[in-house]
Amino acid sequence: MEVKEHVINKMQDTLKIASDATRLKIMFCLLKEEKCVNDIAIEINASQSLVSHQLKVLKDGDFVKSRKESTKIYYSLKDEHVRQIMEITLEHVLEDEDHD
Amino acid sequence: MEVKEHVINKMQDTLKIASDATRLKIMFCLLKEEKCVNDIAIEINASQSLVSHQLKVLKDGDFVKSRKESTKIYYSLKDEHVRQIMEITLEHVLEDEDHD
DNA sequence: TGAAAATATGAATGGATGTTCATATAATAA
DNA sequence: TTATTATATGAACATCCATTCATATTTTCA
Repeated sequence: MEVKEHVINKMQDTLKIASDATRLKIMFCLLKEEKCVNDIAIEINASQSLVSHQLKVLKDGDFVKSRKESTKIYYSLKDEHVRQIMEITLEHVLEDEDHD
Repeated sequence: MEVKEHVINKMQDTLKIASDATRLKIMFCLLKEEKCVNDIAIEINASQSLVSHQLKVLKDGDFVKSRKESTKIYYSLKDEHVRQIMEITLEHVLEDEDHD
């Protein structure tokens, strides 16, 4: 195979992180601006615990970064790749909207 | 939220299909040309059954299409979006190669 | 018709993972 | 210091899913 095993595995890991509705919601939530945990929880209508857990997954996977300001912790999308993955997947899904 | 729930869910479905090492291997295998089930199995070193199962997942998710020729069934990538998702994820992974 | 080749399918299983609940930690304000 | 706000964490549970094994289906060829 042209693509090495560990590269495939990293691709798997990256895509696995993206392939969850809660995490996608969080990412769309952070598309325009940084937000703190509670605000995200309210905006996507999920528990604080769930959002915190998934933010950890997103951060470990380098999808988001965080910034501390007194008691609040602001999260934001990490780089352009994350946006690109979201964009292309969104395109793909929207184009298929009509035929199914 | 700006993005509707069912769009998020479809994005989740799409990404979930892509986020598996076996399926990624199959897709890389089909990047240049169509191939039949057994050849794929040999090339990625997986059982015929596993490849067949995962090809079904890929086909149901519109990632691949198939063409029958006597007893053999040739599979190929369905459209450009699939290639794009692979490309961008690959880029993302390769760029991170050094710093971890 | 019967054997062989290619693919699909269904059940079973083991492992991964999303969510909840309760609780811990950390920082600020009174 | 105590109470409150914001976030993180760990255990438990239920569900999902990738893989294997055995077998079925389909087509071709002898």
